[in-house]
Amino acid sequence: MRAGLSIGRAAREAGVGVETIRFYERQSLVQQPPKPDGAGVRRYPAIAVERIRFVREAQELGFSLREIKELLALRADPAADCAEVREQATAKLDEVHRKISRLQEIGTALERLIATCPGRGGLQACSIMDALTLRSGGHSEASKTPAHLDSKPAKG
Amino acid sequence: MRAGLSIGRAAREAGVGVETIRFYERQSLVQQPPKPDGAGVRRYPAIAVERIRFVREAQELGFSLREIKELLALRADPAADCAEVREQATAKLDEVHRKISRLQEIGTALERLIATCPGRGGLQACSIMDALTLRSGGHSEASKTPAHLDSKPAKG
DNA sequence: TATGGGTCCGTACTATAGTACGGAATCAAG
DNA sequence: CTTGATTCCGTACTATAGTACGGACCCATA
Repeated sequence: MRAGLSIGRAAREAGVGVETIRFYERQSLVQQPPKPDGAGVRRYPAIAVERIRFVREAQELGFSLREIKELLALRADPAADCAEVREQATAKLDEVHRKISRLQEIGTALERLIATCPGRGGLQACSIMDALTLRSGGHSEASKTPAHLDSKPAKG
Repeated sequence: MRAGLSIGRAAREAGVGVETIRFYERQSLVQQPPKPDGAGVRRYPAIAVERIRFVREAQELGFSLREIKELLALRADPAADCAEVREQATAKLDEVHRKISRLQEIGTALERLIATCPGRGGLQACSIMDALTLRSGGHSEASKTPAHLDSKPAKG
């Protein structure tokens, strides 16, 4: 066995599918290793597997592939400063906090709906359907031509 | 002005773009109204705007368009029971809770990383990069051919 | 009636993150 | 050397939720 792993082996080591590695290569997230010395198939060095793991770990932390590419570029830059990475991580943390808040709002709204829903009988009594249909009120009023929106469509 | 709104007007009333309405129509989320009596353009009745709002409200609550289609089908079914809707909402609430948990894990991990990162200097000292590169350890050990994985790839 | 905006409709494209396919070449084992 | 599994490579397709485009047509207004 020559140095390095087959793509299938590398995939198993990194915990991804073969097609995923190829996809990452197409996206320039990981480098495609050469076929050593006239061989027909490529050999993946340990560092390639490491890199794929880096991508996965970063994904676990909520980074998109685009962001991961930036992190990798940073990592390859000898002049890169830790502050830049920290900034990225902090921005991502903010994003995570925002998402949590939004989901908590959604959860609260759903809870309220579920609590008032009778849970049986026709939909005419279903508070959930009501809420979806009637919220942010004024749909029938709105159809009564609010006048300030009527005369001219303003912007194209 | 004939009964109903132009698509542009309907879009504004519903708070979406014209193309979004067309998209919803293609997806059978909302019905395409007829062109009244030989007219060249369609007229959107208030109920169509209501339906688009329904879609938007449900999206706000985290339902996908596919799920919203199911809710709409339910709504159109005279035999539909409130329990079905409640079940959908409850399942969605569970999903929301799971997402929040996951995001909280991610947030905690990011916080730990940020806390230990020096915040300046080269990346060799950056704990964030370290964590991404080295977590779920054993990548170098794994490349040492664990033997139980080596002989036969098991399944095709 | 001319003009400019709105609408119609099909098709194609965006972004995200892969997954699947098919045929040829290659590799490892018997 | 044959067989069966992998690999290679390009292309196409999945799902999600739209957005954009181009030419033709329609409609209201000056």
